[in-house]
Amino acid sequence: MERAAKHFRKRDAILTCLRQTKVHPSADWVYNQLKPQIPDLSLGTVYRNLSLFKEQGLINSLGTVNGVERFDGDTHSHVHFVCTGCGTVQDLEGMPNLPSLRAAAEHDLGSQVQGCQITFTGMCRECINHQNKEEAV
Amino acid sequence: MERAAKHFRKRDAILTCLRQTKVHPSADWVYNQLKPQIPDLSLGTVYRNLSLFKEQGLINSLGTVNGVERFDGDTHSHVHFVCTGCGTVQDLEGMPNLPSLRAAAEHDLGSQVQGCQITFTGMCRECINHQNKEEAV
DNA sequence: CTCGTAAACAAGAATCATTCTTATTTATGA
DNA sequence: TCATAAATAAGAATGATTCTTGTTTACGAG
Repeated sequence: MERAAKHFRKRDAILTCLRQTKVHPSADWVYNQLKPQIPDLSLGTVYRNLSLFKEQGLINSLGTVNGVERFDGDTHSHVHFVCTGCGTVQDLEGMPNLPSLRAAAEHDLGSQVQGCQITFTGMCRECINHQNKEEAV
Repeated sequence: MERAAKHFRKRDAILTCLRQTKVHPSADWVYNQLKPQIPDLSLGTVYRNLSLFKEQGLINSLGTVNGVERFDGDTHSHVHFVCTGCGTVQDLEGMPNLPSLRAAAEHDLGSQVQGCQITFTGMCRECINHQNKEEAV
């Protein structure tokens, strides 16, 4: 038998949810996503488990976008593009020189370096289009 | 006579304060720094002007550290190290390959890229020392 | 089986950084 | 002198996040 299947059902669901999506969600997004399947889920549980996963290194935080913290279930080293218009986050794959950048930081700081976060900001194509339409009117 | 010397005194003081420090301060830090010299300064004014400067590109935001937004009066392209223990931020100079990284992002995304933020996280030497002392006890 | 204990949790209160509202002051130009 | 607009203070409102309390659940020892 699975050990404690019911006891950890919510915790597992939160981690699985984060692992399966690419939207780099907020706590609230995860909550709304799972609520239909788990009607007695509470937002506090989502927050508690997300910060637990973060401590354990199972997930990463991207920092806040428009005042809301965003998470990433994909912990392999990669770069993000955040749209300042709609808050969408996308992964940028195949960026060059990440290892050498990190090596340079470690050279300066010794073994203190634990994490690295690289974020480009700007407007996504959709938001640019919306803007142009509005200006045309 | 200086035009509107008194009218913009607070705005100027806030920008000057940010330009002169290297601590990458929060709104609250700026407020407490200026309050002795400008007793009728209000925290709202600091927030309002910081977000104005940010819009105008006069300063940068580093995002939040421990739930508080941090600002940088130095807008030239550089990298940060944030201590997850005490929240201290330091600049990392002379990092290699920043231009090629940005070029790669622009290659992927076109002209959408407006900003780039590179942050390393970890424990600063002081916090590591404190930790070791506590563990020794 | 039946306590005792500890973890996971729901529900809602509390916190606190940030933003908003209102009224006041100041500069400017007709 | 008057009208107008920008800058501001003071404090209220907002909203994401954390904390508190009491309950449920799993599990091991007796």
